[in-house]
Amino acid sequence: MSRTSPKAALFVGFAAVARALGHPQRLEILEMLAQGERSVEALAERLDLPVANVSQHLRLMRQAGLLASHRAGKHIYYAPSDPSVLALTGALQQVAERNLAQVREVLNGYFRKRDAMEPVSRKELTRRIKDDAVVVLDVRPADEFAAGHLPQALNIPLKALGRRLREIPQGREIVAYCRGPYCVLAFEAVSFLRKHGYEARRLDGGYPEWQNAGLPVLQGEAT
Amino acid sequence: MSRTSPKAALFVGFAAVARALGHPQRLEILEMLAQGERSVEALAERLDLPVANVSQHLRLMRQAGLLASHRAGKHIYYAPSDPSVLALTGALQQVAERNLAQVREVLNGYFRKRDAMEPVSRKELTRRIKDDAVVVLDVRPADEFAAGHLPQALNIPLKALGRRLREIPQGREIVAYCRGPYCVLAFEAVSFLRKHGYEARRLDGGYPEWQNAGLPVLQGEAT
DNA sequence: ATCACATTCAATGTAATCGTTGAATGATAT
DNA sequence: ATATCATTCAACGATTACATTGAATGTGAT
Repeated sequence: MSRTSPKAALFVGFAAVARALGHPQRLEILEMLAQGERSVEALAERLDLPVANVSQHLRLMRQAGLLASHRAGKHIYYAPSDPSVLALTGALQQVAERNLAQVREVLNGYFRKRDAMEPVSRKELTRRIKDDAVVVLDVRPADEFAAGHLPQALNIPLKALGRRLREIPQGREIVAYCRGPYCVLAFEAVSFLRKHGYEARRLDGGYPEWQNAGLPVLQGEAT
Repeated sequence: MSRTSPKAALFVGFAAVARALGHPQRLEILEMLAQGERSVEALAERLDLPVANVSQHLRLMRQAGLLASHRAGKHIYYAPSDPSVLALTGALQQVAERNLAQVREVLNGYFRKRDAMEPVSRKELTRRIKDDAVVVLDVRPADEFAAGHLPQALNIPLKALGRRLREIPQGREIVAYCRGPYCVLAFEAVSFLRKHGYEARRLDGGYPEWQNAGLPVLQGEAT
């Protein structure tokens, strides 16, 4: 039996966590789960992947300590095991954003609007919610909204925005948000709303970042 | 030609960074480089690995944006490309520490002393250095000390501590540090010093953490 | 108990990663 | 130029990761 140094054992553990993050679809799963816990089936459907495949990815991430799961009836629900997991994905994204040319290109290209649409900070939004000076618009799908959302938020999924414009109260600026910094829904919502004469901006970060900052949320049921 | 969504392209980039961290020896290399830049050869010797192997790992991490390199004479020196890289490894370690049983076991076992030896915070050490109330002891190898160290630090590598005890001034508490939270040198130094009647404690975190906190350091030449 | 269903497991082929070897590159020194 | 040295590259087998398929497990409903 081989005797490995304690330090080496630690690094093997660290590497296992990193490897569990080393697959695009697993990162996508993690982004979904940051919105709130979900069943295997619901994830598979949302991401359009075979159930067995998603199950494998989930098992791997659970073994690496990234996810926790619990059973409720027939379904097994997965969620990030810890706020530190979101800190980790955030740090990962920041390194890539700062040092990977291919990532910076995409951000300066498709997400170029980042600069054009100066986002609203969480602090500012908190203040303006208190003053009742904004309409908070959640453009994620209904099930994600149901799992948890900002207080006073109105949910109109991006796909339905066109035919449900009349539901938006007039006279106040709209602040749209979705899943996070790399979710395009809020970008497109703001762009669409402006084209239709509304005054609209994007929240800096999405629902998970808001929640992780310790700000108030309304939580509901998972899918 | 296949048209991938911009978001998918981002996640591919993020995953590439994570994969580059997903190998124990690469994490060890990264820990070394956090002490200061080093040449391929110096790394290979220190880690006792074939040069070509280290070169491969370095190339991979450079392509993932984790490392930057520059040539000076015959040697090529590598270093973390950004402070965000250290933030990332820190986040990785925290997730593993909190959620991976195998990692917690090692920490509670071999590193159990963590609790027994209440470490000195950076803030406290800063204050006590100003009051000249401590001996700061750097127990890393001489070349790492040369690349950068705490102000007023005395360098006695752990291996030499036994025969160089007389160099340590009397009458003040000793605060020892080394490479970081998972480096055993400072633990063993404190243990050894106490056994020989000295009053000694460990700094919380090592040299990279001190430097990364924006505290003053003395920097020198790389190997 | 039997059935339906969600999830996981086992097995398979394919692709990617890893470490090693020896040759190629790029820079300095003579 | 030539020699020397540090580093990288190319190629090879060995191992591991991946997606898919179909069977097995475990739970709730009939």
